[in-house]
Amino acid sequence: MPSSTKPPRPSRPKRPTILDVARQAGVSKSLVSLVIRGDARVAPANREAVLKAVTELGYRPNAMARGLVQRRTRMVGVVVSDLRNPFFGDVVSGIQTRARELRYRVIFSTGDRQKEFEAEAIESLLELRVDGLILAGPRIQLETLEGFGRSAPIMVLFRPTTDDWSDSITNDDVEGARIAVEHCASLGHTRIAHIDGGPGAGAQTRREGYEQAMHRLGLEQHILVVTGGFTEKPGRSGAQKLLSKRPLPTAVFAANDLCAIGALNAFEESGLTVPEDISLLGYDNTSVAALRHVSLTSIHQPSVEMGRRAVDRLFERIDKGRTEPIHEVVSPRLVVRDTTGPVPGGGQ
Amino acid sequence: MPSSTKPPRPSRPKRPTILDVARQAGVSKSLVSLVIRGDARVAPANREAVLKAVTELGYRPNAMARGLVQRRTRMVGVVVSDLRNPFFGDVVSGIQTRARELRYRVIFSTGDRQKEFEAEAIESLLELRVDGLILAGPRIQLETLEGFGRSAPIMVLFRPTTDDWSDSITNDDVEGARIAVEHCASLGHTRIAHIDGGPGAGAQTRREGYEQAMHRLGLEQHILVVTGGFTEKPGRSGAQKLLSKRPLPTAVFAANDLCAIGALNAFEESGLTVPEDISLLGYDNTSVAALRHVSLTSIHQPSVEMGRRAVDRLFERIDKGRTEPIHEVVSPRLVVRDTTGPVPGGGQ
DNA sequence: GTGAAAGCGCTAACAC
DNA sequence: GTGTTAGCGCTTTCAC
Repeated sequence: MPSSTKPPRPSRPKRPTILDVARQAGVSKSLVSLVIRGDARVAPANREAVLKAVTELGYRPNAMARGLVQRRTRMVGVVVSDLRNPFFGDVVSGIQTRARELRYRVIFSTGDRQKEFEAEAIESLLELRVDGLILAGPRIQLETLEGFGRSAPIMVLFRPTTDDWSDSITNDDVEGARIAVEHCASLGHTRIAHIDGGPGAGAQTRREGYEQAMHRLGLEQHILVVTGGFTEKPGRSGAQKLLSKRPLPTAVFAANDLCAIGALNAFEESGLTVPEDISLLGYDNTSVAALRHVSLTSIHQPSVEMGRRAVDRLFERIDKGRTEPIHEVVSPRLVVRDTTGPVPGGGQ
Repeated sequence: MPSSTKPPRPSRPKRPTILDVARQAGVSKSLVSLVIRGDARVAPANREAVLKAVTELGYRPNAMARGLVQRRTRMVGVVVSDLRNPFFGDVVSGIQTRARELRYRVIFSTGDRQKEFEAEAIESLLELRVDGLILAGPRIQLETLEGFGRSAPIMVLFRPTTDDWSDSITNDDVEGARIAVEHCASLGHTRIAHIDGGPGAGAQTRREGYEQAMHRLGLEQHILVVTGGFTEKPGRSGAQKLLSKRPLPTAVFAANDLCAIGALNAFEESGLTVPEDISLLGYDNTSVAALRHVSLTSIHQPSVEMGRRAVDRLFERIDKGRTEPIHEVVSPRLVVRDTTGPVPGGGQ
C-alpha cells in the first residue's frame, strides 16, 4: 500500500467569525464590531440580536485580526527568569494588578532557568506584537537586548541598563551587599564569605558590592568569593567549596534566598549549626526566607511595588510618548531573622 | 488656551514588514516568506540578500498576521492558578520541555490566585487563538469551561473533568487522602483532623477522601474538618480553628503544603511542638516541603511528568485529530519526613 | 525558482 | 444608526 495518503486532516471545527454573527443577527459586520466594542450608538434591538447571535454561536473575537488592523494589542509581555522562585510570584502579582488597572492584559513566558531559551521566550512575545515587554531578572546578555528594543519598549527589572532604548528598575545591589556585610561586621564577624549568583541577574553587582564593603571595612584580606547561582543546588555546592577552606568563614552572604537555602542545607549536613557556628544571609526576602523554620536574615527589595512601577513606566512609553529612558534604582533594606548571630567565640 | 489639542501622538516607529524586506532585497514578498520559513528551493544569492535585509531592518515576523492566515498559532496557552506556589513551577517546567520538543511555544497567564480573574486569563489566551489550552489547577467552576472548550482543546490538570470536550489529568486525591490518614493511623493517631482547601482545585476530593478513610478505619466519630485554603494564610487560620477544639487533634492533614506551612506556624506559635505534640501532613510534595528545616511529610504527585503528559494529550487533539476525551488519573505516594510521629502518650 | 493575487478576521473611514 | 470598502502583514495557490 502506497504511503502517499495524507495524515488524517484533524477536524478542526471552523470557529465562528464576526461575519457569521452578522448573518445570524441579520446585520452588517461593522454593526457587530460596534456592539462588541461596546459602542453606544447602536439601536437596542440590534444590540440584542447581535448579543444573542454571539452566545448562540459561541463567538469569541479574534485578537490577532484585531491586533493586526489596530497595530496594537493592549498586551504586556513578561519574561520571568525563574518561575520556581517565589520572588517572581510577588513581582508578577504587582505587574498584573497595575496592568489590569490600566486595562492591559499580561502574558508570560519563561526560559525555564535556561539562558538559551530566554531569547526564544522574548522572541515569541515580540512576534506576538506585545505593546511592551518586561524582563524580570533576565539571564541573557544585555547587549543582545538592543535588537529586541527596536520591536517594542522594554523594561528590565532587577538588572540595570544604561542605554537609550530600554528602561530599568533595579534595587541597589551594591548597597544591599554593603548592608549585608556591615550587618555581619557589626556582629563581630571578619571572615565574611560570599557565594555569588553565577551568571544570574544582579550577581555581578552583588559580588562587587560585597568586595567594596569588605575593602571599606578593612577586611580585604578576608575577601572570599565562591561560585554559586540563584537556585538551591549551586548554593549548596558553593557552600561545600567554602567548607573546604581553612580557616572557615564565620559568616556567609549568599546571592539570593534560594542560594542561601542550599547553603543552609550543606552547612547543617556537615554538622555546623546556624547561626552559632556560622551566620548566613540571603537576598530578596522571599516567602521562604520568612518561613518560621527557615527564618533567614535577608535583604528586602520591594518586589510587588517594582512590578507595579514597571508597568507604569511601560505605559508612559506606549501611551504617553515618552522616549527618554529612565533607569530607576530603589533602596534595599535589611530584614534580620534567625540565621545571623554573633561571631563564635567572640572573635577569631 | 483651548484644550481641544490632541494628546501627543506617541511616535511609534513603524516596524518593518515583509514588504520592506522584499524591497530592500529586490525580490518579491513571497520569496521573503519562503526564506523566512526556511524553504530549500530558493537561489542562494537571493537567500543571502533577504537575510541581509532582515538583519539590516531588524525585521521580525508578525505572528498575528501569520496566525491569521494559517489558522493555527503553534502556541499552547497555560493558565496557572498560583504562581507563588512552587508546585506550579515544576508543572510548568514539564510543560515547557515537552512543548519545545514538539515545536510548540508556550504562553502563560494567571488569575493571580483570584477566581474572578481566572476567566479573564483564559479568555485572553483563547482570543489569541492558542491551539490548545492547559488549565493548571483552575479555581473556576468547571461548568463554565464548556464555553471555552468550543474555542480550543482544553486540558485540565489537577481537577477531574468528566465531559467530552476536555481532557484531564489528575492525581487520585481520594487515594492520596487515604494514604495520609492511614499513615497517621499507623502511628497510633485517632483524632486526625483535616484543614481543607476551601474552593481550590481538588479540595473537595481530598476532603471526601479524608472522610472516607476515617470511616473505613472506624474513626468516624473523630472526623473534624475546618475550612482552610491552598495558601499559608488560610492554613494558619484553619489551624487556629483547630486549636480551639477540645480535645485537640493529635494529627492534622492539610490540603496542600502551603496550607500545612501556615498551620505549622500557627501550631508552633501556640507553643505546640511538631511532631511531638501534633503531627502534620501536607500535599503536593513541593520544594518547600523538602526544605531540611521544614521537612514536611507530604503526598507526592508527579508534577513535572503530569505537565509533560498534558502537552502530549493536547498534541493528540490538535495534530492527530483525537476527539474522544481522556480522563487520566495517576497515583500519589507518601513521602515521610519529620512532621509526623507517634501519637503523644502512646494513645488518647 | 520566482512573482501576482487572493484572502485570513477584523477595524476604521466614509457614505448614506 | 447602519452598511460598504479598504486594508493590517502575512501565507498560499497558481502561473510562468
